[in-house]
Amino acid sequence: MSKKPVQRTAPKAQESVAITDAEWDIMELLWEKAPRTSQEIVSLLEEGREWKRATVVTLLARLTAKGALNTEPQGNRFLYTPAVERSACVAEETRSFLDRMFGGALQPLVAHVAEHHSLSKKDIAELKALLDQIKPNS
Amino acid sequence: MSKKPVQRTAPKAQESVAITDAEWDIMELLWEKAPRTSQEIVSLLEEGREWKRATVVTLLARLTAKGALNTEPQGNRFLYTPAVERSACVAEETRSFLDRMFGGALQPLVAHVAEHHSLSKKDIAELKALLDQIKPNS
DNA sequence: TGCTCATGTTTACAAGTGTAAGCAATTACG
DNA sequence: CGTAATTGCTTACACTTGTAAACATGAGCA
Repeated sequence: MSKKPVQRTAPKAQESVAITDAEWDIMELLWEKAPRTSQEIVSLLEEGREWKRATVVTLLARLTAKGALNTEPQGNRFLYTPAVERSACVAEETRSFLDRMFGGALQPLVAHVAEHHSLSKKDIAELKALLDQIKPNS
Repeated sequence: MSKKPVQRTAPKAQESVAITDAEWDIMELLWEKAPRTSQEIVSLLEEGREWKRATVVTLLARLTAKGALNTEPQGNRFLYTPAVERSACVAEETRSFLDRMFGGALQPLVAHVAEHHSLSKKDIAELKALLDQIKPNS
């Protein structure tokens, strides 16, 4: 009885997966360009992060298992593709960060950054320009 | 040989302690008002978070051990006080969040929030007013 | 067809975290 | 003064996360 690469894609989750720090590095690569083979990802990360192949592969498996990646069998290997959008993940992280740190509002964060991380004149100008372009929702 | 409550305050760390999610809840209470006894904190959190006394006490101990809290013995109990400022912790979290999600810059975050979480006309006005008050550093 | 290489799977393991029971000692109360 | 209640300390345990070795199997080449 032969055994093709097993499709282990998650239960079905597609919305809002929790991505850990290490996993994030892999997702970034795939958000930037997909699909990719594990080989590509491994070689990119063996340098940048000094991870062993096994480490990268484990993370790919975990991401697939939790539904953050889709895999398409190709011979005995997979092509990996993000199953969640970067902006959705960022939105989730942002939401929880704002809630926890600043009661969910943006203003206090901006005030905080201005005070503690400092903004240049140029930053301020850019932000103002940005605000002018935003169309108010709600 | 009698045994007074042991002073287990951290090595000396005072700057930049990593505070976990659960611990954060305790710190909030102490940043809001300090010093407090464990009793106070326990009763506040038994409701809000449905934590058992033991849980709260463990977290207090961990926070003390890592230098996030100072303790002042009082009979057989302690008075707990934050050893780190909230704004310093927030600053650290903010820095790492901005780095990871938005390359360290504020503008993309604001843009993101505008798009994904939406801002009211009033929010935008407030932000503009805020920017006008900021004195550019650097 | 046999062997080596690449690739995914299983197992591992330490540190960190959430959550808490149980013990010891001290204080408070009858 | 003796007993109950309070409070901190020790220990525990499962789950997550970072990091990876060992293993099995299919693919490609000799």
